[in-house]
Amino acid sequence: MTSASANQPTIRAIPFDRVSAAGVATQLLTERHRQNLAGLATQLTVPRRTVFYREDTPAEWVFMIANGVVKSYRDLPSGKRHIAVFLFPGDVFGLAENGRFVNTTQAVTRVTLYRIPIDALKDLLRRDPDLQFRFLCKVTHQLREAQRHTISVTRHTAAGKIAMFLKMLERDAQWRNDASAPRSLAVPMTRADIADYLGLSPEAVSRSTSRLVRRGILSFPDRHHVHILNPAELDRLAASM
Amino acid sequence: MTSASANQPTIRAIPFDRVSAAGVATQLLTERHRQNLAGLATQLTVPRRTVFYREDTPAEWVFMIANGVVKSYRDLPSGKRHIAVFLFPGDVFGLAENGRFVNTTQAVTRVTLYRIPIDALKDLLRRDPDLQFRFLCKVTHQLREAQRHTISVTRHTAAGKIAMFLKMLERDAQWRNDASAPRSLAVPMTRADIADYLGLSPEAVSRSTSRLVRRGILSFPDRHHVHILNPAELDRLAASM
DNA sequence: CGCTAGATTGATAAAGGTCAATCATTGTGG
DNA sequence: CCACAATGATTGACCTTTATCAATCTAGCG
Repeated sequence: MTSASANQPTIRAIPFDRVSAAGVATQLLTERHRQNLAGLATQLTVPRRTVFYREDTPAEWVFMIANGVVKSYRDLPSGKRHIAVFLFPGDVFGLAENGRFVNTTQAVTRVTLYRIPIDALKDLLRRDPDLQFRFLCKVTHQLREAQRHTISVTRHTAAGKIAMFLKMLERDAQWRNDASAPRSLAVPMTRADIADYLGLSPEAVSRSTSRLVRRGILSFPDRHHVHILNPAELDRLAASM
Repeated sequence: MTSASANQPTIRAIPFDRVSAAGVATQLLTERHRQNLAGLATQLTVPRRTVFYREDTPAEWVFMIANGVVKSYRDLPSGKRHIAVFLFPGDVFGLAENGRFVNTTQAVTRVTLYRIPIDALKDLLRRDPDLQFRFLCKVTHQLREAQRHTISVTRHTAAGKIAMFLKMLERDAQWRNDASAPRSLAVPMTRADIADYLGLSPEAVSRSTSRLVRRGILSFPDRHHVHILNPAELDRLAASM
């Protein structure tokens, strides 16, 4: 807590070109970058369910997550909710279009984050091309993740979607060097959130997870933690179809 | 053709913060930017089906489309093909991860594009923060499009997916100031491509388009052109569910 | 003018959405 | 500290929709 670096903004992503350990995201910022960002940022800690902003409102800030999980979603005309992405520590959100936020964002857990005025960030990026390049890497990385997400929801079996969802959680846990991963994962979001993320009904999520438990592939110590008992079979499900 | 600007790289996107006409993408580059990029670029024209690069190969270039349509896809373990995105004039592709291309890209039509060595582009971006910022806007914009794509494939009815696909084509045609849009659209890709993009079987694409034709919402002068006879009903389909 | 890739249409079976009821868990107030 | 309320999760029955397999048709191209 007294260490400066523990309390400064962080970005994690797989770099554009540097060859790091296969598929492992790394901290993209130097100490200097983090200090510059910290100078602009306000650190906030908020309880779960806090809404950071709503879609189509004027965009004034960019956020960087230090701790906790955020969901970014849109409510569709049909009344359904589509979760575009779950955001984790090291992720950036609030990048706008035409000066307005595109999605609504809400805390899934208690969240600690850095809030930076968008104009100040823009100025800093223009003055520091190297820092800006790292942001470019980050957004590119989020684009890849979005494409992977699309592949998940294109799967035609609910089990395949859930397998890909769990692999996403696993990837994230490993990036955070979570010691218990990949055997044990935290699942902070509700079943309904997972359904909205995967384009399933909550019932289908329930049924599929139950079936995976019955088949001995997963177990749930409680609703927000999962043990992966048979990783090979889970991989097979994620890959097949 | 003799005009310099007609033969220089272009990027189209909805800017980060500038307030342009609602939802209209604009040319992001100044004349100077375009000249700088043109200095680094090789202009190529290739026939349809040309593969620009394959997934997981070392990334050496970035491409900017001047004319034509490109598909970016991955072949999944199941043997199915997932098209991540269709790319149009003004789009950039080839942004890598860990020094390797993520998807395979192939020309859907005859394509004219600019090919830029990735190192040269990186140097230019570091020297020109303003240009880099425009690339950041572009990638952010592509991230939005990817999220919209995910919403399309989350739709549970084939008709809804196809309606959203057509609205994507419409958006693109309008950005290119295509005079015939939105009443008449070019559909350069095959039915199988559309199926791979939307997560449907080719048969389902056929059946749904046939039904939309029978209902008087669409008509197909030929397989690669569509008339939108009832835009209101198409919007309703795209929105519902 | 024939060949071949692409597109369409038909029949069948599997999977998830929906509606409805029950169960569990978390949180609150007495 | 306990009881109850409210939200979230699960399970069941039924129905709609699309994937799949197979056959036929069309159009572009040599």
